[in-house]
Amino acid sequence: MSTIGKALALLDTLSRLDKEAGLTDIARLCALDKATARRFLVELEKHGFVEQDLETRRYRIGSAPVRLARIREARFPLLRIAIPFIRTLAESSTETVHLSEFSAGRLSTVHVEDSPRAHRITVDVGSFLPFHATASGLAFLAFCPQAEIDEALAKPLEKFTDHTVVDPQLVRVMLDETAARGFSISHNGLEAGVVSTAAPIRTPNGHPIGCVAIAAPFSRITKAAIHEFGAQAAAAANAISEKYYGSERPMGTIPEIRRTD
Amino acid sequence: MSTIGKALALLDTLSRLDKEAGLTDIARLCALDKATARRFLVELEKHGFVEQDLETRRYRIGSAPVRLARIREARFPLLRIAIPFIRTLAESSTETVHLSEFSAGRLSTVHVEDSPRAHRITVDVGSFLPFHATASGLAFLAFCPQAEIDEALAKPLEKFTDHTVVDPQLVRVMLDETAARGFSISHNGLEAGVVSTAAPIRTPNGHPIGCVAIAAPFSRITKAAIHEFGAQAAAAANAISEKYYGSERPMGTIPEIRRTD
DNA sequence: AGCTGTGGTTCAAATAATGAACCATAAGCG
DNA sequence: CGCTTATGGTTCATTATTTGAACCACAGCT
Repeated sequence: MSTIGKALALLDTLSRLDKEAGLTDIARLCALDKATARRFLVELEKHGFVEQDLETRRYRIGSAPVRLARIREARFPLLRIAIPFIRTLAESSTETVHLSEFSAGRLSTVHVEDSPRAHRITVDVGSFLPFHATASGLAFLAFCPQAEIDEALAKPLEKFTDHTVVDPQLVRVMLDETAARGFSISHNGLEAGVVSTAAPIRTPNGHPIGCVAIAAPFSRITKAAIHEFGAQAAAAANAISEKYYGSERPMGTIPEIRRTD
Repeated sequence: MSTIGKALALLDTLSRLDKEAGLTDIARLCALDKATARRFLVELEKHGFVEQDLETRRYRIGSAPVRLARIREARFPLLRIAIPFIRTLAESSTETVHLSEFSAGRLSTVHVEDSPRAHRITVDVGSFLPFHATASGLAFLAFCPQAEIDEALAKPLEKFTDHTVVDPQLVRVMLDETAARGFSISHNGLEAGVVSTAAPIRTPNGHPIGCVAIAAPFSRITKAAIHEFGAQAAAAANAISEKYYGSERPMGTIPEIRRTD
């Protein structure tokens, strides 16, 4: 693997830790030599991607990504556009609504509007959403070209709960249903007791870039309500797609796109 | 230079471009071979730090920094803490107030609250603030250890306007004044017709991490008003420092700190 | 004292980065 | 139409960088 790749993987590892980490831990987690890890950290620090607490000598994510993120957002303001829709959806559904974005081969949570109810689902910003085990993942994949679906399902699928579907063939059935409906539904895929529905935000040529999802406790949700939420998520996702990419060809087609209707 | 450093420098260059850039331009701007630039871009793209527009083949900042920035902010929420203060200051002063953060050896703008007035100063988020030519830069440097001041003033100082002070000795005088007052004042340092005042946000041991600055058109500002704004900026910066780092030792001292009184 | 854990450094050996020359394609033009 | 000049992208022998076992220095503990 390239040096750059390893350094960025270190950054990724560091970002997924709950707390600041010491040199030895970082080296071990990244399967790097201590000397190598240190050189990477020093180099990343020079550019502001990590910073070292001078007292504890531990490392954390620096402020350079903040600057880059701001520039990215200024030029490509998905969040600014999406948040009002997410918020509206959270208010009307009174359930937790979250927005995810595809990045570096994975779907990660970029914004969450919590349900106002005491009994609610919580989703962490920054958390990853496995393709086969979350409504967001299914919604994303269902609208991807076949090649990407094959690639995602070629790897072994992790079983997060008793109900996680790990058979690629069954996942494909769910993808077909999702493509047909326009939104996905996931029962207890990642965590027990949670039901979610999601719909993809897509480029003008139909390729997904992220998802809008609604998550609710299984105990209080009827089948009809799930479908209603799904339809609302799809409407919001489409509205975001349209606003994000301008009004040029709201929804085009790419050859491989999956459609049933 | 290390490969990682070169790749991150490429990312930095890309971030400072106004628009998306092609391979040849990027290679030229970074003084890299086309093949090398391409390998870097591919590697950065794998990790989501850049993305390529599939139609124009041009590259832009990707969404990975957005994820990292969110995590950084979640754990280290300077902005969340600072924004209310900045906003209050913008309202009370009716001038443009901005917040900068030190990162990768430079001071960059991370938040701006615009003046409600029609005639106002505009500051771009993401823009860099030279140490010798802006109120923020002076305020930051004035509270740095002597070694860092020497380092910053060792390089040639760029002349942005007719009034930019580029003589290191004169800059040192301004730093002494700033340290004595607790806030800096800059007249026409970066742009003509602008007067700014700034104060540093500091760690508990006194080291600056960023600045709060107020910028106003020279034409409508009296000397008394500038000093009043400066005092307000200093109060806001101290309040942010205190809230950001908890209430432990609101303002300590480091041996090398500059004091005139 | 000695032990064990940190963070951090060194330098010969191993490996990955480099870039001149290359291809393919597209646009501009006499 | 063919020629020129751009572009993005690729190859592979040469070269420079990365690598990691062994090494300090220090701190806390028994």
